[in-house]
Amino acid sequence: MLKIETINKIDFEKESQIFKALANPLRLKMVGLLLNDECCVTDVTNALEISQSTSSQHLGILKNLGIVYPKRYGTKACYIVNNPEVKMIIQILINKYNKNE
Amino acid sequence: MLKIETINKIDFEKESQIFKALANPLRLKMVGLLLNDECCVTDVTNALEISQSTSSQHLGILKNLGIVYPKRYGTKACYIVNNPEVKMIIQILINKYNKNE
DNA sequence: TTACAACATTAGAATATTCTAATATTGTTA
DNA sequence: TAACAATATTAGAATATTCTAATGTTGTAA
Repeated sequence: MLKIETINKIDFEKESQIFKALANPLRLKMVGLLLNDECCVTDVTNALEISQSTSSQHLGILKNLGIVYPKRYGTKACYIVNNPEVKMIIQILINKYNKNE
Repeated sequence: MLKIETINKIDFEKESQIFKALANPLRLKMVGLLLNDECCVTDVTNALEISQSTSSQHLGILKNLGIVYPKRYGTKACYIVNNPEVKMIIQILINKYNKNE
């Protein structure tokens, strides 16, 4: 049985923001794509078949919430997931869909 | 290194719905409250200090997504979390905020 | 320095979410 | 059955999200 203090330590306001970031199918795909491999905006744009602006805006949301961060190579911005909790959460999904392997 | 097929098995459209459910501070608190103990609508309403209608509507959203389910006792509806992935996700948050114990 | 490629930003229309207020439904008890 | 308690549902206003289209910024190479 969990103690109420254990639950109440959680900053629900802040954590719900993280879930809001994952609450969009495009952003969730991006997080899957960038989980272990960095990928530049153009490649994300092509992989998800969306516009450059949409891609950049969604990556910006993920960046501002500390879920991904960019490395710069000339004009390129290559993003990768750098949030341990989000990595664990995606791993839960991976396990859910890959049980029988 | 993850294989692309491993990631692509995930139903991002469906899973983003789960995150949308958790993307609201009130609903996230509800999930914390109902993680291991069932609790009726009135008690949720009082615990979160919100209106009965708001409480019922948010619980309805969590119910429709298969995150909580109600047991009926007379006129009472007592909800509890019954989604293993969501339980694991909340556990990640609990661990994050209770590292030094 | 000019031209281009890559990325970021902005404005705004379309859509979705979330609350309040009011009302409906259902089970229990007098 | 009538009254009540508990919960659910509805309508709609306020707010937030998400896309497109256009434009701005920055680094590189001719």
